Amino acid sequence: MVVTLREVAERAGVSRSAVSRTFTDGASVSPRMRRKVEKAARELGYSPNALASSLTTGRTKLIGLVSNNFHNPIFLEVFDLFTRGLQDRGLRPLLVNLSDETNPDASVRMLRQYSVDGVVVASSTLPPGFAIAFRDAGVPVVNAFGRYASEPDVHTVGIDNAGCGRIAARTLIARGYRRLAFLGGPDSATSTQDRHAGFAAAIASHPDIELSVSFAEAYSFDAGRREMQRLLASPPAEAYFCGDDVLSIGALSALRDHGLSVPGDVGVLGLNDMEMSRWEGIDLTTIRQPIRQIVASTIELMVATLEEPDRYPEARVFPCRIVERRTLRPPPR
Amino acid sequence: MVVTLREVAERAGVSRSAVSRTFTDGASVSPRMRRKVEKAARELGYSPNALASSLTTGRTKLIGLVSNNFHNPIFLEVFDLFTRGLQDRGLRPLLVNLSDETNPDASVRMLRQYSVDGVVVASSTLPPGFAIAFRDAGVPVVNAFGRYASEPDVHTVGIDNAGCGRIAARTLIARGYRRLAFLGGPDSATSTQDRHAGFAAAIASHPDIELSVSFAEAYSFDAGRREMQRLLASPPAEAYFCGDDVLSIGALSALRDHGLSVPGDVGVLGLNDMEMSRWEGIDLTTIRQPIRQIVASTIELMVATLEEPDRYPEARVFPCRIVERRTLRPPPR
DNA sequence: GCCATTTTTGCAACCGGTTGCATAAAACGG
DNA sequence: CCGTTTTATGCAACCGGTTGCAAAAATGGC
Repeated sequence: MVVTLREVAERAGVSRSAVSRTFTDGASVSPRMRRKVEKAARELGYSPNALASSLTTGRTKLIGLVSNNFHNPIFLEVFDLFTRGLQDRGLRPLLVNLSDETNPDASVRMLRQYSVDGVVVASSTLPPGFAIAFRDAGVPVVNAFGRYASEPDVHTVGIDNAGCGRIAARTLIARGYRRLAFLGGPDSATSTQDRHAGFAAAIASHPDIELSVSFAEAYSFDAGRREMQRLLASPPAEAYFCGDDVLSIGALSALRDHGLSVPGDVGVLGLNDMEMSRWEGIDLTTIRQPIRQIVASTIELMVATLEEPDRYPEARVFPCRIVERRTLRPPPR
Repeated sequence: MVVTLREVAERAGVSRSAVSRTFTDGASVSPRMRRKVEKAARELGYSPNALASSLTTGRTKLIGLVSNNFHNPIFLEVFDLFTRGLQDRGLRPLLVNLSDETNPDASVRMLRQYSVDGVVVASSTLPPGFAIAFRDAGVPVVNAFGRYASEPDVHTVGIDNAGCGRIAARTLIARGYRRLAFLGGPDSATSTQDRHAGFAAAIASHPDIELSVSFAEAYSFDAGRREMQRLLASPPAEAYFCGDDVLSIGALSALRDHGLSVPGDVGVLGLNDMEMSRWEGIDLTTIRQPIRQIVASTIELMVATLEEPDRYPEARVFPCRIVERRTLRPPPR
């Protein structure tokens, strides 16, 4: 069925090594030999078996792309960017859905069975134990959308979540809001923790500002909506900083159902700037996370790490900025 | 670095075959031997190399998951369902993004290099040539969200697109709309063609109903919005059947920007029922595509085809139904 | 045209497993 | 307890490639 190197060698009347060499670049092959082999290969429709060659070379060009974030629309864009970026470099993403996985060992074992060259952890909600487990297993790892640290355990690319929290606080305060609230994602997610910490810290220096805090169960529309519904049993805050756009949109839905107008009665500020946030009827004011750059940088760091596995873990941070739409009132003049 | 079968064999003091056998089920191993080997394996942290074994067994348990649909949010759910479903059966999805690929041969070659056991084509917009090219290369293929045919070229799982078109036409007519429009996705997509054909056919029997037709460049918000903006240079139709939800939402955005109220001035009917369609502020009336069942059935068919590659190509069709929300006026009583 | 150097080629071993076959060990029957 | 049947194990070849090494061929210098 499938044509192998040996058959090409026979048809071309050369050794198997010669065939192998014409298909590995950098190997020493004369032009005449190359022509002969390529002709035979073309006639037989041969293409080398990447997995077989990985046995000797030790590289599969397979990259585990692991995530647990399959309900946040921003991740569709993330997957798009990752798959294209990896493909462009001849790498192949093996997609791993860890949505209901709690045991890092099982995942490590699985990815090792497939001899992935490296692992990209694309999630801010996966416990850090996963990335560390991959590292400990000797697999190059880059954590995209992970927690910033000056001395990270593994390579990390993302935003300064605490910084975003501070930006959010400053923005809301500048708009004249006084009773603020943080509506985070799952409080186990490092991104939530840091956004909260930054937000709270910036508020702490303003004694006149009130802060209330709550957490949704997930970064999802339903979780945001449910949590806001719960909060609306008591009088709402003046403005909410939500840990994520999709959460914000869920919260907006609950607010409006409750007869509150946005931004008239309540302000909402999101984080991410996913595609839907600019949809008419949503128009969410949000903090933009530069995912294109984050993904590009993650891939670049992955490639560098494949070449130099013992590279010292590095954290790359990208700046975020406010995207003004229609869920916060304008600054008073 | 990585521990191999040979080292386990040495430590357990047995042959390599013995170790191999304890890890392949169905092989003949005595309980005593099994204990010895498992102990050694545990101590060394051994786990078998799936790729190496694929060389002799001929199965990699790798499934190519190919799509070009990374801007339609419904596909995030599709990927979630596929990855989980495949993982549950011990299969691994190799994600392939064919967004800007036009040459099936290149894709076939790539997937053959990785010796995937099968390919799931998850797209209604990928030219049929891709699925056929995989089949011709001897790779089991199932096309999810593909075109229904009584004698399909490859296994196909999806909905009856023409039937959906008819449902749409009947619904709009029953609501008293007279000047109807079809706003499809790319007219090269079979799904668009069939939805259009069904819609047009059902209208043909009503001489009093007008139909106008146009196509967006992609199944995306921007494409839908742009196309509707273009259409609004002339007076709009009374109701639009859009080939997809995300397209509908783009169209809604343009309609509202243009000062038209929905469903007061214009009705809009979508197709898919993606998560955002029920978001407050959108509330799209749409035809629900049962993607959960489609994905489950696709995986089941894939597994069956792996076992019996020469199985006669089969088409599975799932019924769709209207989900009533707020973008069509109610039926007159 | 001859010798030294460089480039090209083939041989054979190897990567990490699996498996058919032959033999050794265990189980069974009487 | 021995002969027969069944089960367990090891040997060696193989899956589809790669690569170090040595021999062969080509190139260059004089």
